[in-house]
Amino acid sequence: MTSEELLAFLSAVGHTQRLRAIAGLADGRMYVSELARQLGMSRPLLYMHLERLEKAGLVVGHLELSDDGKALKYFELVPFDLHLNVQTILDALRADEQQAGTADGPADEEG
Amino acid sequence: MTSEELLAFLSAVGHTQRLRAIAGLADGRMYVSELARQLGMSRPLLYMHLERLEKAGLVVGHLELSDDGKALKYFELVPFDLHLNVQTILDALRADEQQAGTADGPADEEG
DNA sequence: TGTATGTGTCAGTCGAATCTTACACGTGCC
DNA sequence: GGCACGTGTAAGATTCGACTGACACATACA
Repeated sequence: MTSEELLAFLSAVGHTQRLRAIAGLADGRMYVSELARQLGMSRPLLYMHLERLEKAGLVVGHLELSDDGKALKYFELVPFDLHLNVQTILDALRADEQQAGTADGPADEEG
Repeated sequence: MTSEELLAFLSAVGHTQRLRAIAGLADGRMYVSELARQLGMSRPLLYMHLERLEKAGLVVGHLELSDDGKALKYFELVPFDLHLNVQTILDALRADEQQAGTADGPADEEG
């Protein structure tokens, strides 16, 4: 895990609304408008947060057609368990140097 | 751990400069100007980042007098190991409700 | 007295992230 | 057609964080 990936992850989780969005999806998948109502925030705002969470790999979303023909964008949690300590940070920074050295190399990293 | 504490922790770690500051302190304690030179950033900037890390409980700093009489602000890492998963987030949000209910209650929380 | 080292703090700039509001477009139903 | 419900997106205001540069103050030393 590079520091870039680590930072994406941390800054994705490190926000009140996104914390609540994750909690809202803990019970199971939900579509955007539904979740927006439950959390009491505007749909475009939640949309933005969910996009950010998806980029960081915390959730996945996919379009789905309901029985009555509506397009629903369902999001669900991706299981994650990051152990955040000094070693994790040192490893991430070390991974950056590795990547800088093997810019064309294949993807073969532990984790 | 309340969500406020969790967010303080995550947003503290979730920044490039602070990641580097933590890594810089991994070898041992260091005073601000010294670390600023090593990281190649301005002292007021590093100062700000260290204050933020201290507020989140990741580092501690204390003033110390060197042999030649200078006041040096030494910072050192506080060991930490946060397991970041969905349950951690749910627990934090649940802790908020607990706190809201017992605003005058004593401090007695697991963790 | 002047220089070099440190701390602590503040005003102000700047850019990114957040958030609101509004729009276009699609379906099913009365 | 008009209404209710969804998605996707974009313009604009605003808030927030990061960062620079400068200041006051202390010590030691030549």
